[in-house]
Order: sequence, then C-alpha cells, then structure tokens
Amino acid sequence: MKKEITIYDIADQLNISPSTVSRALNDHPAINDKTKERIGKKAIEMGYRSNLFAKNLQAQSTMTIGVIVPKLDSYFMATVLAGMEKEASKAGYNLLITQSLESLTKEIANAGTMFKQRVDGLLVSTLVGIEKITHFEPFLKKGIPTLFFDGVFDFGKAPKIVIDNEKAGYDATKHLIEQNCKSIYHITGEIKRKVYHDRFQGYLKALSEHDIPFTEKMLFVDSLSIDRSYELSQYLDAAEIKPDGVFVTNDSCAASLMTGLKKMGYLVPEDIAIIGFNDDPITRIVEPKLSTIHYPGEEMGEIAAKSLISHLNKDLDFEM
Amino acid sequence: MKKEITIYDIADQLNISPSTVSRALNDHPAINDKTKERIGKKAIEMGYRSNLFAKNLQAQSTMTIGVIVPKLDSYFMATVLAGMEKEASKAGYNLLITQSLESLTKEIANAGTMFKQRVDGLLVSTLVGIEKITHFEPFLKKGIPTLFFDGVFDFGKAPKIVIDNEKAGYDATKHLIEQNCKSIYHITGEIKRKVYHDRFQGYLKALSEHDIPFTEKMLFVDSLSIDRSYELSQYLDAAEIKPDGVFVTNDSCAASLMTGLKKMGYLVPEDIAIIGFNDDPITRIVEPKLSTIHYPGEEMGEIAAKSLISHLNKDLDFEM
DNA sequence: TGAAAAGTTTCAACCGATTGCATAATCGAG
DNA sequence: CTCGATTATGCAATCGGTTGAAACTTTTCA
Repeated sequence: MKKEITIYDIADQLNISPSTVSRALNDHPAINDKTKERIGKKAIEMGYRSNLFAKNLQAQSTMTIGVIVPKLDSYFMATVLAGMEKEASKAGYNLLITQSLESLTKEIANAGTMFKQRVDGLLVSTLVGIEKITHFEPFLKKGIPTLFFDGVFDFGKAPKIVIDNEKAGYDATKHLIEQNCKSIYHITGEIKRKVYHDRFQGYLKALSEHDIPFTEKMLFVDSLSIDRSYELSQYLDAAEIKPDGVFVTNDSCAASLMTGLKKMGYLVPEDIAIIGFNDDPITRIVEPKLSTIHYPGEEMGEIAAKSLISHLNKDLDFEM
Repeated sequence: MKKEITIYDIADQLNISPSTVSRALNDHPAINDKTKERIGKKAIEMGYRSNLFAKNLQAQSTMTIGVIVPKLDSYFMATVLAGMEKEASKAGYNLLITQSLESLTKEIANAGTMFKQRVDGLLVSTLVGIEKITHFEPFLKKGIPTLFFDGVFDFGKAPKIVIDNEKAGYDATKHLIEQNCKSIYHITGEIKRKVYHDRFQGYLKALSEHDIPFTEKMLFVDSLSIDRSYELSQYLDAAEIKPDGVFVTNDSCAASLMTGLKKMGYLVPEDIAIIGFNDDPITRIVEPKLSTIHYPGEEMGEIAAKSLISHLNKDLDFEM
C-alpha cells in the first residue's frame, strides 16, 4: 500500500498552509482563483485523494443511505433499487445495500452494521410484521431517519411507503371472481408480514362480498420461491375442495405453480385460473400469459429515497 | 440527531482516562478484568457506539470490500453475491455493493465512489472487455487488491475468477449438435465482453469440428433482457438460412425467445432447439423445460471473496 | 496619502479513537 | 521494609481533514 498524499503534503510543496489547501479543494469563496488553480493542479499531480474518514469524523455525516431488503434476487427489488439509486445519486448520496436472505438474525446483524457504519438514513423492507421488533430502535433513539417500504411493520409511527395492499389483494381476487371462479385459493408468504396480511384481508373481503366461502385450507403459506412448483401443485391437487382459481402473491412462484399444474394435466386457466402479483416480466413468457397485479417498484424506490433525503435535508435546516 | 457518546464521556463518568476506556473496549490484555467490566457496563448504559471514522482514520482500513456488478437483477448475480457475503462476513468484512446498470459511465462513477470510500479491496464484474480501461488504475496504483470475476477484461495481469467460458460455449453448442441441429444460431451479449467472446469462440469451435457452416447472420448480439421475445423470434423467423438450433447465453432471454417462437407456431425443440446459460430456475418452469449450462454462481462468489480476503490478510502480514 | 473596506491566508482548536512510552500501583521475595 | 518485577493506568501525540477568528494584503475612495 503506497503512502497516501494528504493536504499537508500539498501544503508543504506549495509553501502554504493546510487550511488554504482544504478550502481551495472545497472551492471556498475566500480563496483566490489563482491559488485554487495551483493547488488543484498540484493535487492531481501528486495523486491526492481526500480522506473520507477525516472528513466524516469532522462532518458527522456519511452521505450514505443504508438499504436493508429481504432478497436482492427479484425483478421487483431490482426495480426498487434502481429507483432508489437514481434519487440518491442525484442528491449526492451513496447506497449501502444488504440483504437479509429471509433470516431475521441476518436482518438484525445488518441493522447493526448500518448503525456502526453511521448511515445518515435507513430504508428498510423488513421480514417482521406483527411481532414487536427492537433492532431498529437504536436508529430511532439517535434520531436517524428510518423509512420502511414494502415490508413494513404494523405498530409505532415509523414512516412507511406502501401501496394499498388490501385493495391490490381485493382486485386480484375480484379478477378471478369475474372469471367465474367459485373456489379460490390463496398462496402467499408469511402471513405475519404486513404486505401479505393486507393482501389476505383484501382477498377475504372480495370473497365475502361475493358470497364465496372460505375455509382455512384455502390459505397456503409458502416461501414463494420459484422452485416450489411440485409442492404447490400437489397441495392443490390433493385438496378436498377443488380449487378453480388461485391468487399467488408472487409472479415467479405463480408461474412455477402453473407449470406444475399443467404437468399434472390441469388446463390453465380453464380448470384453474391463476393470478400473480408484481408485474414481473416472467408473466409474459409463460404459456398462457399470467395475469398479474402491477406493483410499482421503481416508483416506490424513488419515492422512498426522495422522502428520506428531503427529511435528511430538513434536519440540516433545523440545526442551522 | 442526539449527541453521540464518546469514550471521553465514559472516561469522565468513571473518572478514568480515555485510553483505558479504549483499551477496555478492545479487550486489551493490560486492562484489569474488573475495570473492563465496569467500562463495558457503562458503555452500554450510556448507549455508546464506536465512531468508525475515528477508528478508520487511525487504522487506515475500512474492513469493507467493494463490489461492482453490471446488474443485480438476475438469479446468477444473486447467487454470486450470496456467496461473497457468506465469506466476507465470516472474515468480518462488509460488502459495499453497486450496480452499473449496463452503463459504462455509471461503472466509472461507481469505481470512483469505491475509491473515495477507501474500500480495502474490490470485486468487479466489468462491462468492458477488449478495450483499454483506466478507471481501475487508481486501485492498482495504490495497491488496493482488485479482483475481476465473471465480467473480466482481457489484458493486464489483474487476477480473475472465471469459468472456462470457451468450454461452456463449446459444450452448449455440442449439445445442440447432438440433437441433430445443422443450423445453429447464437444469441449473445456485447461480444467485446470477454465472457461472451469466449463463449462465442467455443461455439465456433464446436461448429467447425462438426463441419457445420457459420455465417455472420448466425451471430446476433442483443441486450439479452427478458422482454426481447418479439424481436428475437422475428429475427430468427425472417432469417434466410433457417435455424434449427439456438444457443442463447442467458436463460431468461432464452425462455423469452422460446415463448416468442411458440407464439409464431414453431415447435420447440422439434423445429428449433434452444439451449440457455446459467442454470436459472426459470428454465424449469417454462414449457418445455429448457436445457441450460450450469454456471456456478455461489461458488464463484465464495472463491472470489475468499481469495481477495486472503490477499488482504497477506498484505497485513507483510507489513508486520 | 491614509484609513477603512475587501480580499486572502494562516493559526490553532477540534472531530474520536489508538498506541508507544512513562508512570503508578500492587505484590512477592529477600 | 525496601527493591525489582509485574500489572494496570495515564499522558500526549497522531491519523487528516474543517473552520472560526485573527492577521496580513491589497484595493478603494475621500
């Protein structure tokens, strides 16, 4: 590791004071343009790079936003992140991204890392929903703005960005009902998570509004991964009350289910209609095309980042 | 933003010196166990968190590894990152992940960010291949270990982790040949990128070994995104020399192509056989199942992270 | 020409932790 | 009871920037 160049080295070379160098490099108005130019040139010549630690130590801010998500591997998350990154880099912030890989332990560890790294703000899609969680409390206590999106939890007044998942669930179910389905199953993720909980409520509402019966067996909680084809189609096939419609809260899983059902000889959608969730491109490449519910990922990411950043800037204003 | 607790605050409270607090918190052997305990307790009580900047400023190391990839949104990348994260966190390192979104400008900007953030090492899958690139030179100059994986470039002695893409391309093509294909097209990404270049070479080799003719039109360079179904199937349909086999270097794109061809009335694989690349689960949910080439993502990530880290530790040893 | 105003630059303290060296406290042994 | 050894703690410098206030220059204008 070569020796680092500091502003002191530059100052020595030019026989001026470090403060002048510092100000020049930050384009401070009080420094003569000629001097700035000389310093700038020298800095490049010597291969200087500012030491962020020293700077952050002083500034007590990192210009970094932490992002914690369950998994990176999905079309939806990718679009969310794209949206966030767009807004963040526009405002000069960096994104520190971690995934919890569906493990609460990892989510807690990630939160700890973010805390130690002193992110200026936090964007989280959490794994937990109804239960009480404490691993974000340090952030709240220190007054580090934390905003939940998509995966939010259901208490406290932490700000959230979510779509109306109940309505979305309602719409999805309605869509099946309009196709004359009379026995509609619901395959979804951990029901304690708010997103799934709300969609389930919407599903129930649609059913009851149309006098379609619901029994516990119609709700199937699953990992929703793309390789659950066999297990899910088995379950539906073996069900006592035969399904003629399924609402799956994830497109790739829905697609995978469709494949499984077709393999077992079912016609989709004639025998069993399926509706997915997320508007993943995969819905357009399976046969037949899968109905889906649009979930505005990029937009959600943008809004989340934007509102967090405006919050960060507001804090700044207040302290001035 | 609440006031931060520092070791000085703890020292004051306990009427001892900051150095003792520092040593105690780092479990230094010269500190009395009783003292350590007192300090530890107080630290928790006061809500102390170590200031990483001050620490890094001193240590000149961040325990952070930068990761630059073209896009996060793919099964392959997700597995790679999972592998990296596993190894990194095992060794106490954090990952700073950025995506270039297929834009060279963004890749350069990301490299700059990494540099400023002073990552201890860098893992890169770059967009460029044959052309000369300079945006990683600062890292080489400063002696910051940089390792390329998957997307590597073809000059210089920078260390790389890659599978034998030529062989993989050869195998894929061979697979089609064994199914009696006589007119094999190749749909792939920007041919200047080494991964694609090598697979193309393997493809060519397999063709020539089996006396199958190749014309320029058989090579189609594309974005390989999942929604290119229409364009790609159009191209094949309109081709003068009718294809009976296609080697696509990306599974989701291959799946999407298959859908397009089927929509146009082709039978897959009878009329046109398709082989993909990456072993993405999507290959198992389309109808018919798609042949694919296994690409060991998680393993690659693990190896890359592991070897970078061992390199980092070696550097340390040398300096002792 | 001289003093106030404006423009530049420097001084020195500070951000929060680490660490070599010095010092103090403790202890056993002679 | 004193001395050297051992263990525990403190002092002060350091990492590399930032910044308010002071000091020095240069300009402006009566």
